[in-house]
Amino acid sequence: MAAPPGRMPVMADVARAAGVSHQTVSRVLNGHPNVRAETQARVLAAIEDLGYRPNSSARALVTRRTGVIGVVAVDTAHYGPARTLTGIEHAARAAGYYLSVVTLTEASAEQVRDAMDHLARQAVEGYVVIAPQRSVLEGMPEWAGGAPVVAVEGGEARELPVVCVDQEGGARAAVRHLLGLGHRTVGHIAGPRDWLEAEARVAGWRRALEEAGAPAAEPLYGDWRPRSGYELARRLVQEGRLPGALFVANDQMAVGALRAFGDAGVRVPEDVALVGFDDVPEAAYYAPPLTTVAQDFGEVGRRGIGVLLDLLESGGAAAESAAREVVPARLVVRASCGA
Amino acid sequence: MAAPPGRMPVMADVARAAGVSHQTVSRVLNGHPNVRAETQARVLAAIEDLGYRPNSSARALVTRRTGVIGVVAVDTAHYGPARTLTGIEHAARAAGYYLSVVTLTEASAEQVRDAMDHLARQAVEGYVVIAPQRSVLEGMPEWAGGAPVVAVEGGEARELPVVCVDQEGGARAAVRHLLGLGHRTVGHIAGPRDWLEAEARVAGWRRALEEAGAPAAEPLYGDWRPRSGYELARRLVQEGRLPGALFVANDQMAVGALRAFGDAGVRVPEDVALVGFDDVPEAAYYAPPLTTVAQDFGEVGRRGIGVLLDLLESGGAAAESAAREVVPARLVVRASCGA
DNA sequence: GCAGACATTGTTAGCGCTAACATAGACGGC
DNA sequence: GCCGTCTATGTTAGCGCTAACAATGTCTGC
Repeated sequence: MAAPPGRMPVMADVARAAGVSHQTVSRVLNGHPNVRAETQARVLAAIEDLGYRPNSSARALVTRRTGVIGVVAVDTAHYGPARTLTGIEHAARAAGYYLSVVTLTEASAEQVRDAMDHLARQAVEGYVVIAPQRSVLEGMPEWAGGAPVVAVEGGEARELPVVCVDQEGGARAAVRHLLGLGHRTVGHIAGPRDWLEAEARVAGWRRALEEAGAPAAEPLYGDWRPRSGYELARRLVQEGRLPGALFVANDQMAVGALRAFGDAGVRVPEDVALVGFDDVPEAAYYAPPLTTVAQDFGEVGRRGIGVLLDLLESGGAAAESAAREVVPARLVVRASCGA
Repeated sequence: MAAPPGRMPVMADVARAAGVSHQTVSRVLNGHPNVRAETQARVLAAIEDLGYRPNSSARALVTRRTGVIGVVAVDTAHYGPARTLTGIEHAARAAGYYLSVVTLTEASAEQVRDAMDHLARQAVEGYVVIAPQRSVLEGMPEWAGGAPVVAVEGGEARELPVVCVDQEGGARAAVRHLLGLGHRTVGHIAGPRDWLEAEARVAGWRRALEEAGAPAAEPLYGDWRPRSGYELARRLVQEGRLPGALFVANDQMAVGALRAFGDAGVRVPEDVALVGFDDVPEAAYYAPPLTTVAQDFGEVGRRGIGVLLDLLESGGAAAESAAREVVPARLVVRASCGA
């Protein structure tokens, strides 16, 4: 690299060094045809030599494309959303886009609007919103200033392109598995009512019971955290309402439940068969190892970006169809369900 | 909002609507003094009316400031880095910056360089690198194209501004607590050798033992994952080398260890007192509840951005001092250590 | 009532890049 | 050998914004 003359080199400097016009440099940079191989080599050498870097702002100004995708994520210690974000990032970068991220402290429609506003100021070309909650989904415009929006993890959303995991199918598989083991019915500790995933898991649980003609008690609603799983499970035991099988809406609450059962002398799986959801890395090492439902978050992120890029390329024509991609969930059987 | 005439309104449109020059619009937008209140109101009304949004590329082109901070994160299911990222995001947004994120699939120096290159192309003003591993730290230039770099979670780094948790202090507190309970020595299951945090925890463990004049067996090295905790703990039991107290370098491996002990009929805390590290949300609900060391990741993120912004404002003058901020860790005593 | 300071607004000139058009030479067919 | 076509390159004109300077008024003190 040549020592810069006090400021960053610009295209004109490269042009001068290579003995061509700045336009030819631009052509080389953008892979235009009709540049002599020898000229191209000279330009590339000059670029290398000067340590030239194209100015993205100048390019964006004239092309009207920033190459940035905005992501709205929820600030959460939850396993899923965090993994989804990295899936999105990899897919976006592979496609040559930059990623601008905003996280929400609270899932209110207002915060979603603020977040998208922040991203709009940066002139992002499109949005991916990780929207596991109804309130997030509702705060979301469909086209934010002409830029397309894709919801991820946003259950059965509005007329909006959505990519999500088949929560209902996963829940159904879990409950059917428990019923198949001979349980008369299966109880349910659900996630918070506002969460679409929680709702879909309730629906899957209910559907599996209905299909089997099994009775369904009202589910108990927790908040995803271990504490609520602990308390709700303890309540079931104390009130003598503990079913022979229990489907808990996520692994964290399932851990809480395990603990409550341990404290109360209720054996898992002998006295109660337990199934969780998420397949966190620890799940296989709980006592007993937790049967659970695994989700492919990386795939969700990839498809989310895929749908967005399609929309971007088609100029929104594809939005008519309101793509709805469903990634399958997978039951992982371990000891906690008794087989 | 008035219907746009087919294209996004620009500053000149606002100026026309408000009956002023575009420069006056610019002044209003940038909060310059010397604009009559009445004029300002007219301009703001026109902006609102037209739904005008300043073009960030054009502004960046002339000011040479993009307002973007680049973050290099590691792609990981680990609890800490994910939380740190959201801490960084909140602090950056509060300061009026945008955040561009790149995640690494693998912590190699090459990937770090690629990531920073990607961000440089976007003309970020500064970098925050979440660098829990030595290889990440080493792949990191100090000033990337004139932009300052701050390492976060990067243990005892090079002459680079660093913000990290007092891993050594946390480990030391944990081990001292165990020794204080009457144990002759404390064993250690460590994290991977390449990880600075793992190294610091080993150092803290060793130091506490030395200070107490207690013997130190060689630590066993895991990979942070539950499985390795399980296998190493099992090995200790099988080989009859299990100490009365064990410090495990993170909660995930501690869960694996708990499971191994359960399988082998080793009681916690009666036969072995156990302490983990991280304080994941589940820790209080393991059987027995896990004594562990909590880290304030949000604070780490905030301080990381704080240091970077200082550097940005001072034009790097502050880099001389190579800031090194240490966030304290906190021992959380639960049942697994026996008191 | 007038100089000088100050407040308010307008005008001009780029920032670094790409798109569109202009130009000049090379080539091939008849 | 001349014209049309194609290839390789240069020239010009902005993209939308801010900084610098210029040009007005407005007010103060004496």
